[in-house]
Amino acid sequence: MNEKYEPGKIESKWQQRWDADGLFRTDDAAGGEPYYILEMFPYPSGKLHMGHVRNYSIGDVAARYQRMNGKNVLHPMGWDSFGLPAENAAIKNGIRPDIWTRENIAEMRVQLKQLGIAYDWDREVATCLPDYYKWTQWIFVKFFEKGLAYKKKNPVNWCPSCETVLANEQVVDGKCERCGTEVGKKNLDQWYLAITEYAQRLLDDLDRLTGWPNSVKTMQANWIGRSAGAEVDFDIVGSGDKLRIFTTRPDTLYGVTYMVMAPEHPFVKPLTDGTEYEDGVKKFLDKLQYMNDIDRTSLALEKDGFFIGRYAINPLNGKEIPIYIANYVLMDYGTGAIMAVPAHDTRDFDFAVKYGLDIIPVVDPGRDDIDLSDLKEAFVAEGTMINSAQFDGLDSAAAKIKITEYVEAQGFGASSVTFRLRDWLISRQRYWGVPIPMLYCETCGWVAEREENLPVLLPADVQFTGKGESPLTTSKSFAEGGVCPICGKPARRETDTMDTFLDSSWYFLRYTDPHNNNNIFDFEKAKQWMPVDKYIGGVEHAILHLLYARFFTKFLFDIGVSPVGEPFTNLLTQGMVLKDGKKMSKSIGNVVSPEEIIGRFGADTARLFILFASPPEKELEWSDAGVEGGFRFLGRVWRLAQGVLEAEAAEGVDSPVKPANDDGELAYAQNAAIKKVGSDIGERDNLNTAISAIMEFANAIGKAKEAGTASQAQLREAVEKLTLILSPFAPHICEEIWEACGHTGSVLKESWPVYDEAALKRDTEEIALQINGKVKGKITAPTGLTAQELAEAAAQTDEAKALMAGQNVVKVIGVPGRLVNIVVK
RNA sequence: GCCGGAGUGGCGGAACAGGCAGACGCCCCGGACUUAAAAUCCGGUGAUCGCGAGAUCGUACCGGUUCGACCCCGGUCUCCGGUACCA
Repeated sequence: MNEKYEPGKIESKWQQRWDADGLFRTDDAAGGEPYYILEMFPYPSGKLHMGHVRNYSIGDVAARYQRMNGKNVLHPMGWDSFGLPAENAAIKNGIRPDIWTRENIAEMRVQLKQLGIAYDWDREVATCLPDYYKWTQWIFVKFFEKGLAYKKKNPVNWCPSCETVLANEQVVDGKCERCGTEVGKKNLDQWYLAITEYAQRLLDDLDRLTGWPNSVKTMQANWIGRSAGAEVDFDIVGSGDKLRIFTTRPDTLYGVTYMVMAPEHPFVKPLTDGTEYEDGVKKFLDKLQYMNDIDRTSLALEKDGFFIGRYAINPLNGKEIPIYIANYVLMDYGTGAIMAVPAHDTRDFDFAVKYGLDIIPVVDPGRDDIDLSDLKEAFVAEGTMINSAQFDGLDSAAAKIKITEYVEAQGFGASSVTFRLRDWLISRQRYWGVPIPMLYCETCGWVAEREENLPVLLPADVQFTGKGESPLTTSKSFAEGGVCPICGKPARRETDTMDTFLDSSWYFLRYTDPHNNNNIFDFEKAKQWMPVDKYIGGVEHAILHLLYARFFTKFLFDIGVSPVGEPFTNLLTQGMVLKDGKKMSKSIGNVVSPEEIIGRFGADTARLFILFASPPEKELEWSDAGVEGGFRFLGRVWRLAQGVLEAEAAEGVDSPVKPANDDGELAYAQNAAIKKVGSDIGERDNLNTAISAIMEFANAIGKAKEAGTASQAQLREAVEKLTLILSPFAPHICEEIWEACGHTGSVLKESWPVYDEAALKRDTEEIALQINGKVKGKITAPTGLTAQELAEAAAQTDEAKALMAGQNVVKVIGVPGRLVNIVVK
């Protein structure tokens, strides 16, 4: 063992040895219970950032721990390598997206190896490679065959100056990020996946995910947003059409005083064309096009509406009511039209007040503080029905059912369930993505490419002008080179590519059989590993990525391809890495580069600090001083091991098993540490407290060595146990110490140490003495007393007697192992 | 706006099921070693008052439940994530 701890030397040595020995390779046929641990694969942006280091360090601790516990661990890595930044680099610097991406991957792979993460690199996948995206296309074709992929018109952000489609991210305050021009909308024909067909199952199966944080499940449930209610038809006066609305409050049908259609509703134009309202409608639409849905649905939004000169008939009471268009009604939700009940809906109330519309209460709150003839705000809770003809006097909850039944019986409508979740728009007018494997034939319409012709390769002969709809249109050979699979005539290829979220919605399945050229993956292999036992990634993915991955898995299950219906058994959502309270970002200039930290302190220190500074699911505040603390600790471990081994070399291990003055503290510390570190990693995901337990153990070894309260044999054992439980966190230094201890194999092949419960037993313990819940003193009591015995024993002590003197004692409460509370009056 | 989360010493955090608030580490202060410095080792370190023993206060803020609340309940504030074309 070297005198000095020099991470630079030992880390590369062990990384090379691990690589040469194939230590991290997973053998499907190996023994042991399969354990699949996965971190969300990165977008290859160029270099690793601290968020990556955190993510993969968390996963590596769990992977190494499970392996030491005898599991057959699958721990793969790959690249989510399609996306916008590669294309921007192409437009800006003229670099080909594939080359830019490949170089980034190469660099980041080296960095991951420098971190010492135990990945099976033989299973590496990259979503931008044809042997991967072939199967992404295959899945799309399956969706199309099942009728779950369809085309529909939808507006995109369009910059009139750059003449290109913009992502929401590229629109800043309604202006183009590049040129500052006001962004408009352009209606394009786009592909959708019918995720709403799976809405109910995606919602119901959340209950099965007991290993997921409740916060994520709640967010998903709210995102899916199931609402039960009714659809009701209102006749439009002077038109043959009926206006169909969706409401969650059919009980308030008698309180409807106006109707609102989304301005984009298809009825609006025919109802107003050629009337005096036509101009106003147009102006209203123009005003709206710069507003996004977030602002439009904001409760704080100034309600804005326009009367379109038409009336509808309330089917229940025959009343004629005005029809408006307004900014707060969306075409995407429900039927794109609502009945407005200002007395019982907050948004309708605001609107009615602004435009002087009637407010008719139909639910009586039965409260003195609410004056129904002069409402100050909408009353949205339950109550008793009034002004509702034969339904008066009913409870509003009961009326909801009764009125829906009545509406159904009369043929005005039906009960209905609506989801907030919308179908998934997957078309992107981009180059660097998976080509959508569809062809348009003049005779046959939209048809899917034949399976044997997949993958539909991304063409190389495109121009990156940054203009126009999709760059693929600039490749004539691609756009016009298709043949209709049905009739054989020339067909036009779809030139849009897929949302990159599709790529990442099934990669966890491909890892189980990554080199399969004949199938998406082998069913039996997937069955062996799936579902993923622990999935770790940023909490920012709590909704979209995780919902899409669940959706794909369910679809693949339904078509008999996936062995499971849910992909991830346990989910760990990690917090962000901050510097000075803010997210690390180039624009703020507060980025700390992992490269630099590894160069100065080594990977072990980087890993140790990032895991110690905060529990995984919380935000982490970066601290340079804290990193040095981590480095110091590893140096201390190094010297401790060195000191013990040197003393042993000098004196031999012939010292008694236990010296006469052994106080049992070292054995206690050793067993306590093994127990705590195991449960912190295996059960609680609290890696920060696992590390503090290791530090306490190291401190105890140092103390025992200094005080001479442990034998040479005890110290040697303690150092070895310390090395084993530290190894998932700081593997390189532990391999080096393990080798110095005379072992020839890797620590990773050792078994996780077991602890001895007997060594954790003590005869007496310190108990806090409280008066009315305030700590007033301490007593020593034998361990193992019941609450009753403890209270009685405590009351006999001098300390307690002194505290109780002159007091009126009401009762004495004992809490075993903790405290005794004397309640006085 | 809506949905979800967080708020504890100078700092990161701990307290696992309602039971001793501040483990572990950082910073800082003092000491040892050194010609000196670095490194290392030892000790101290929530606030206020007190020479001291000790006392009082203290987990964002206001209120409640309880023998006992960082933890449970009601309300408020601030910050963070998501908000469907960043991934």
